Amino acid sequence: MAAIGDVARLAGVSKATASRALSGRGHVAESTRHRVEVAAAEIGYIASPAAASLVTGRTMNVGVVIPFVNRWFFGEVLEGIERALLGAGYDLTLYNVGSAGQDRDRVFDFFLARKRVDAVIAVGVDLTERETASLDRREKPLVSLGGSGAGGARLSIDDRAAGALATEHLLHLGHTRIAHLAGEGALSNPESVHGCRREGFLEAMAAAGHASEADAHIVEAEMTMPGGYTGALQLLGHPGRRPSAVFAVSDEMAFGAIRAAERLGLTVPGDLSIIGVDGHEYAEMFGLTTIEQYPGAQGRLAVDVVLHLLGEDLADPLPDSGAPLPTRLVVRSSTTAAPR
Amino acid sequence: MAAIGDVARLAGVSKATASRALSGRGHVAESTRHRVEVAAAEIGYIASPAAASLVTGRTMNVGVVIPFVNRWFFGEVLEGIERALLGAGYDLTLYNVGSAGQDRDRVFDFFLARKRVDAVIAVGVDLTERETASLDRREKPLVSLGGSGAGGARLSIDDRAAGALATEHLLHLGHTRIAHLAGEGALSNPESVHGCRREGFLEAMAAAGHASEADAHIVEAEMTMPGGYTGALQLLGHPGRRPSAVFAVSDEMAFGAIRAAERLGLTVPGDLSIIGVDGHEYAEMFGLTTIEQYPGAQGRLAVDVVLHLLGEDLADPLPDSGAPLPTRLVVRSSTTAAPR
DNA sequence: CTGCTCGCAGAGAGCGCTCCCAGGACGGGA
DNA sequence: TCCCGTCCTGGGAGCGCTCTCTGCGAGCAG
Repeated sequence: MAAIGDVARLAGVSKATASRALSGRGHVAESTRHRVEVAAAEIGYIASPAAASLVTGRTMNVGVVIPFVNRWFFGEVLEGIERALLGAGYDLTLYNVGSAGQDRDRVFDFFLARKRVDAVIAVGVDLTERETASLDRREKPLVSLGGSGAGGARLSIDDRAAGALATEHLLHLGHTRIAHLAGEGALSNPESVHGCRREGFLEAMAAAGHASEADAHIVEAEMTMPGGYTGALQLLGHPGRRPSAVFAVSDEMAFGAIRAAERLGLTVPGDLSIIGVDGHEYAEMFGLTTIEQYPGAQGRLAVDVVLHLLGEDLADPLPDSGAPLPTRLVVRSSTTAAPR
Repeated sequence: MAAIGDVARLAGVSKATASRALSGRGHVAESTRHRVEVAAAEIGYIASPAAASLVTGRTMNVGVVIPFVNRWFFGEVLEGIERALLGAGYDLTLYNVGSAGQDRDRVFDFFLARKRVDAVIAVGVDLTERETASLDRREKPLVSLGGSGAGGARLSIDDRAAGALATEHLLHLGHTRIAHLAGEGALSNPESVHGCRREGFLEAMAAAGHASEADAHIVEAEMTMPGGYTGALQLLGHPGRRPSAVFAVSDEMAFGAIRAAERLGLTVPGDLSIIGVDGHEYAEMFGLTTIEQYPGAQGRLAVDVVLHLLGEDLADPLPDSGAPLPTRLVVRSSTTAAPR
């Protein structure tokens, strides 16, 4: 209802001055600014972002493309992103896009290509060339966190190293028959997050001289607790060749594996050592040894990068990009020395 | 870059006609529409939502206020909302707002009050009067799903009935010493979701003549798996007066309780029956008896209501509002007859 | 033939803001 | 005294779209 013209009239200044006073851009005398602010408060003035966008070309809005909301890692990242964007005065527009499909095309072609967002953060999405090109053409900064695909700034942990580190932890404990609960598509898509972790597993096993063991002990399953549960049942179902340790590609799968082991009457870690990746909120309760990553911090970092690309001045400078994000091995009670 | 004027020129029509052809509003001859569409595709025309918003006053954007993304119920609701909004051509702006605090005020006063969203969906938020009034003043439709607070359309299951139903299930099985794992603030805020479920528990216990049992067996904890775990340890820690059944206010807490029971050497359901509420994705894996609700469908319904309030024509008419949303008791292997 | 309706297209205003440019006031150095 | 720089403010164009109003030609009843 109330427009900036009304504020200006009430304050006895021009629209231009009112705009300057309210937005903080340009020189305005302190007394004038105060008068304008009082006038604005008095009539309950609310700026129209649409009008501002129209002339500035900026929407103060960042699009976030994410395949799941309800998986711990993604939820944490999303929360981190949200908080950081809110703090910087940006809105977050959510696009929950799974694997390829018409929904996905619709998001990229219709929603993101439109001028609703200033930039895009893609979390755990394997972007196609067509998708990055589309954003590139619109000159929209792109930051991707995890997931593969060229173009834009890339942020991720070293998934290969994480897979190797987890495996080495088990090897150091004397395990040789180590199984891997992989994510779906780990084999067919080696560039993906779970593909890389699988490679790390294989490398570490090969380096220790257990390459042949490794190949036989990989099962792919959905990266959820039930996925880990059924995958583990498969892995542990043959009493003769049962592994003594399992490296699960995510903590949620590891939880399922713990439960599956117990269901089979195996004790953890007595009969079976289990390690995961993520640093899940529930890991402590399960006593799970894991490679922690910090999804909330990763989300906040992605926002820092995006703001930087948008030319916002940041309080703290960006850490050197290119370097993989930090991880940390946290040993709990789910892993122990191999039985002899 | 390319504006609608360029499209119009290329197609040999006026801006007005090009706008009509592209937006589908108003009469345009089929041949003309086609010519405009070809022209638009040729120069890669992309409409500016900001300009459209400026004149129509509609942003095609709905704000969603939600306290958690990483709790199953909320994640599911969010996914349901997202999908439905996307299908209707709306964007979803996410505000992840926890309990009261300056962040929360900022969202309501700055973000939501601004003209960025056409409507607001609040999920599981206990809105203050000030907050609803603020939206009301801006004439923004408000739909709230779960959570308390006056104003706007309200959608929710009958939480009191759900609590009673879960308790009655245990009573029918012959349990009398039934404990309740409640959510934080269930006692102090009886209007809240977990407050209502607690009341339902007490009512059912009182009706069965076990009121005194009930009072002594309520523990409040965070509505997460670790919360349920520690809460259950507390409940089960006194061997003398150990309950034979537990009603957990959410499935996630029930999972934690199952784990706690096993940790204490109790079998479920042999020594302890456990029931939850939610219909969590993992309930089947845990064999958990639960009162299912359908958060994804709830989210979609909230969107239907919002679109209706925004005057969009809906394919299916709204079900009669005011009626509580559906729930269903699903019996699995975590509950059985009380030991005698 | 007249007068009306109806389908379609064009002209142009105007949504609310920002920003460029111009100009006034004031002060200090030449 | 004059000129120039600095600080502040106002005028006004214009961002890209939608929508109302108007006009025109075709079809049709009287």
